[in-house]
Amino acid sequence: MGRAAQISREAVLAAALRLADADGLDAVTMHAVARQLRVTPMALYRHVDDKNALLDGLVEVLLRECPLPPDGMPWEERLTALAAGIREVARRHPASFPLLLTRPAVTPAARAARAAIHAALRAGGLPEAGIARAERLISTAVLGFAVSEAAGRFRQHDQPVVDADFAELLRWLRLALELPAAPPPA
Amino acid sequence: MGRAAQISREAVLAAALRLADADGLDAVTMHAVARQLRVTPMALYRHVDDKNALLDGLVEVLLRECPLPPDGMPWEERLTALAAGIREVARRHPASFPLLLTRPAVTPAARAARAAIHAALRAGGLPEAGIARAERLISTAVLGFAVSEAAGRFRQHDQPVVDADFAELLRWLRLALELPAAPPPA
DNA sequence: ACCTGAACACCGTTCAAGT
DNA sequence: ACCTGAACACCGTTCAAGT
Repeated sequence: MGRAAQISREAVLAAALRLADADGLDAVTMHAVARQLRVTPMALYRHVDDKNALLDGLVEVLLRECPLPPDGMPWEERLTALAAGIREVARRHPASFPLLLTRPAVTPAARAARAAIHAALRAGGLPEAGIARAERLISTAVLGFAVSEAAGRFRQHDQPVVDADFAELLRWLRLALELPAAPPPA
Repeated sequence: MGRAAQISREAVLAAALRLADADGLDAVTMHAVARQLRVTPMALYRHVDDKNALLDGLVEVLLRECPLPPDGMPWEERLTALAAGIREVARRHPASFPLLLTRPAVTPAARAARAAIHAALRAGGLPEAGIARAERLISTAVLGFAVSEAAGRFRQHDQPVVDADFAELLRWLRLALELPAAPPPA
C-alpha cells in the first residue's frame, strides 16, 4: 500500500540551499542535508539521483527564484529588471550561485529565463538572426558579474563602487544592442 | 640537519592540475595528489596549508599560464591577445578554470594580468578615472565567457558558433571602450 | 512506496614519531 | 627539515531489510 512520504524533492533542495546559505557549499552534504530533515542519508536517494543531481536541483531552485519581468514593461526595462533580479538572487545565495555558471541548465526555469530575454530583444527590434547570440552574451556577462560579486572577487571595493560597476555593465550591454551588427568578413 | 625534499609546492600543484585535467575537480584530493607523488597525504601539508590553499595554488598556476602580450603590440591587439590567451587556458584546463571566478586572486600573477590590461587601456587613451572599472568589467566578461565555455554551458552549440560568440563579445568590448563615459546623474 | 540499519571505501586533518 | 604511521570523524553510496 505504501506509506506517507516524510520528505520530498523540494524539501531536500530547500534544506540544501539553507545549508549552503548558512555554511557554504562544502556544508552541503548528503549526511548534513539528511540531518536537517531528521532522516537518514539514504532516504534522500529516493528524491534525488545522487549528490550531483542534488546540486543540479539547486541550480533549478536558483533559476526559479529569478523574477521574470511582466510582458507589459518596455523591453529595455525588462532586460534591466532581469539583470537586477539575477544579481539579487546571487547576493541572497552567494555560495550556491556560482553553480549557475558551472552546471549547464536545460530545465524549464532556464528555458523560461532565456525566452524572456529573447522576447525583450525581439521587442527591441533586434534582427532575428542575432537574438540567440545576444542572449548568450548578455546572460554570460550578467551571470559572470553576479558570480564574481557573490564569490567576493570584488570584495576589495566598497558597495557603491560595485554598484557603479554593474550600472556600467548594463550601459555596455545597451551600447552593444543599439549598434548594427558587424559586416560579414570579405 | 634536515633532509633532501622529495616533493615541492610546485610539484604538488602540478600533480593537482594534472588530476583535475584528467578526472575533474572532484578527483583533486589530498590522498590522490599524494598518491601521484608517491608520498603519504600528510607530506603535502608541508607544502600547502590545507586543501583550500591547494585550490588557491591552482588558481595561481592557471594565471601564470596566461600569456601576457609584449609591450610593443598595439593596445587593441594586446587586449585581444590577452582575452584569447585566457580562453585557451580555460580550454586546456576546463575543470579547474572555474576556480578563477570563484576564488579572488591577489597573487603576483593576478596583479600582473590586471596591470597588463591597465597598461593597454592607458595606451588606448582611456581616461585614467575609468581604467580600473573598465579592467574589472573586461576581466569579468572574458572570464565569464571562458568559464562558461569550459564548463560546457555552450555545449549545445558547434564550435564555430561559440567562436563567433567570442568574436562578438570582443566587438562589444571594443564598442564600450570607444564611446565616451555616461554623464553623471543630474 | 518510502525509510532505516549496517557497512565500505574514501576523504581531510591531527598527532606523535622517525631520520 | 621533511616524511611516515596510526588514527578519527566524516563523506558518498550500496544492499538488504523493515513497514
